[in-house]
Amino acid sequence: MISGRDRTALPRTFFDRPVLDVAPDLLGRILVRTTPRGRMALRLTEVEAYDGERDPGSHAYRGRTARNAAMFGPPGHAYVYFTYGMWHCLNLVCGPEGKASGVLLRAGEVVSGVDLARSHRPNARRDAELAKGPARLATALDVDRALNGVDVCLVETDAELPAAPEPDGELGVLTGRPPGRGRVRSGPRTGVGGEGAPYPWRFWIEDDPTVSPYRAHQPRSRARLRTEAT
DNA sequence: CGTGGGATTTACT
DNA sequence: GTAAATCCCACGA
Repeated sequence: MISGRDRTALPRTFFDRPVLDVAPDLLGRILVRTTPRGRMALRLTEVEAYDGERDPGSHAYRGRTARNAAMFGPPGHAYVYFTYGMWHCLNLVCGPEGKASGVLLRAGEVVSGVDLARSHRPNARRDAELAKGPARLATALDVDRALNGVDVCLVETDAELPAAPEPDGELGVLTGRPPGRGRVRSGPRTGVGGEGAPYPWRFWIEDDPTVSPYRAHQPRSRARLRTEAT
């Protein structure tokens, strides 16, 4: 459940920092998704940092395109991309405008609106699987490209209020309760190969049941399969 | 429990 | 043409 002290909205300055600072700092914080059918809240448990045009694993590595334009925009906005022909993934844009860095939201615990999230993910066996993986997370929260570029910082911080209002927009991020440093782990990013593979820019909360299983990059072309068979 | 293949569009070579 | 920041189901142990 979300208590009053979790509800202060994060200020835009939270995202206007290097992505490698923001990414682990997002763990334990609350993503709020509001749709015409209701509101859901997700405690973030796993994220990955993508560091702009210097990061070979980043969509921005080869410069600006129609798809990645939101990454080049101001921090505190969403970047939603479509992949594998059927899935959406949600990122939060970080750093100074133009640096094109972002945090992929990979997993979380649905702490409010479980029934609504389940209606988007009817095949999920357990609640812990509702948002266990980036495409599952987006599906559970009914996120698609309609949210690409939307502001996630629509509510001003007011530390005097014990329970600040939840975000007015379709997406928002609240303070939540970040885990202690000892509970945060890092390692290589899931499914990222090539030059971007070595960077340990995946961050997760240790022992949390909603964290997705790590999978190394797996080439799947027939040419590569033949190569590996010989 | 683990492994393997199919789905299905977009971006880029 | 082919790989992609993925998921799901079938099948075997």
